[in-house]
Amino acid sequence: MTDFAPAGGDPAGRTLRLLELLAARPSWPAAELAARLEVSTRTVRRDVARLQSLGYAVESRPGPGGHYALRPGHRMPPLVFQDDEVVALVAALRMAEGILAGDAAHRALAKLSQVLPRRLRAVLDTAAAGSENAWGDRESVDPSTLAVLLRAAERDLVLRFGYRDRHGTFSRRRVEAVRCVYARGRWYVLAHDLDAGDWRVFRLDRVREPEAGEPGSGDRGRPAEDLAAWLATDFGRRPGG
Amino acid sequence: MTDFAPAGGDPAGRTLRLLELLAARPSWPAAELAARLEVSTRTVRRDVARLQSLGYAVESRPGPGGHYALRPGHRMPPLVFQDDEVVALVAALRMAEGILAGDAAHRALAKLSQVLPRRLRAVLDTAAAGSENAWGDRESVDPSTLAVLLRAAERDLVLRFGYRDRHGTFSRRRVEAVRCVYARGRWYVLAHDLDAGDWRVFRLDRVREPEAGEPGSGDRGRPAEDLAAWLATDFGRRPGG
DNA sequence: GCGGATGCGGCCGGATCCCGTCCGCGATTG
DNA sequence: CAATCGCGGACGGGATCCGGCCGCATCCGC
Repeated sequence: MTDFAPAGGDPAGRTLRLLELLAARPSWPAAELAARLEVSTRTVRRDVARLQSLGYAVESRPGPGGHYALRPGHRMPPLVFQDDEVVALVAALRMAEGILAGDAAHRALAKLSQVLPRRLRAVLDTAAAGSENAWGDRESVDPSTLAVLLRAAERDLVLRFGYRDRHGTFSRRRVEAVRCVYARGRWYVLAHDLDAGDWRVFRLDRVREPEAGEPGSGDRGRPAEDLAAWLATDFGRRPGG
Repeated sequence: MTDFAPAGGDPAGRTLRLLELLAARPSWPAAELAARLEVSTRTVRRDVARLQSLGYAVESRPGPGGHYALRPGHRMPPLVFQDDEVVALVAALRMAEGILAGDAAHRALAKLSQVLPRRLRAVLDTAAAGSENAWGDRESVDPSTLAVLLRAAERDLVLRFGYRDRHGTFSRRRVEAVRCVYARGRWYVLAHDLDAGDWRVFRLDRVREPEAGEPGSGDRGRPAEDLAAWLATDFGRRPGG
């Protein structure tokens, strides 16, 4: 006996089937979905809510002719990349995988390949199979950490985190982030240390549990007039205050 | 907005994530899947059975080295990007842009951003706006060069190219490419030099006008038994013959 | 060929949740 | 304005889920 009813009364399987249905047709009235899935419309509503909470953009329209539909962005049209764009993406992934913790980049590329036309998918697979990262023993950065810092940098948010400096000393920091910078094979965050009252550069692989807070003053100038030039030349001279 | 682990304890979401994991990597041992999904291996088995009963070709192998694998070529439900995946893509691009010539990676990301749902596009744009590459003065590699070498490496093709070694001497090479490797912030190609009759490592930024030709003998062994370990330790000791 | 690693699936029990029903609300259409 | 359709709260009985445990099958290395 197959432990699981033929996907009939099983919420997980049914939700997956609902997703497939939504992807297969532009729109569905609730009653029809309910009939297909052999549940009540109330349950369809619940399943739709579940999909939405998982990140799927399921839209609905009330009134006569009402329906559910998967927003077009999710039935991704086949992405027409140029060959060099695909190769660049694979190369970028390979360069990143020594530093980014976890396999988020891999998963992203796998999903991307799902929506590529066959020829481009072949290009992607070939490129991935012919390459390797041999720089993998570096301190790695968690993408979710990176996400918090990138967001804080873009919005000039006040940021709190724990930091272990090059001597192994642990401290808690309050800073206003300005920019996340990749340089010399590492990620750094350039920030104004609110406690030290001065500019600091922190290595991202030493940042622990960052939390973005309220917007900072934002208007405290920059460590140099020409930020780009400063980054290219002086960057990293004072790693981690 | 730290929506990284979508609905952890929910069977429907978990099954979907399982499908994504299976699609993202050739194979997984059950224990690893269980750890990722934060459930017991028993539950992983149940979820796999569910996917199979829904028609997804999940294969398994018992015994040492056992694993689960998704047979390719199967239609997949639309997969939605997670925040950390989008961030990883942006980060990878930033890391790559100091080395990849041209703007292929940027164009790819721009195209991608156009088909992303609004929220994810915001994540992508924020991440892109908050980051920078300050390692841009490196010798760069043309993605189309990379494409040729990656293809040659994957298929064991004979490769011809011009090469300018570290002394500035220019020569023409005939090699059988084995692997393109990113290490220490640079791209290299590991190859068997047909003229020198020995293994060589070439820096990709010194390769000019590569041309892939007929398949090579393919069967000439490897520079070391354990290629991965060799790459991680000895790699690059003989840069560019 | 033997032992260990790994996957398979049955079984159980308790905690969880799921689902159908009922209902009033809001949005849209004509 | 009235009908249609989606929305979501409340509720209670019952199905499901999950972890743990078992013995079994399969595959690999020794």
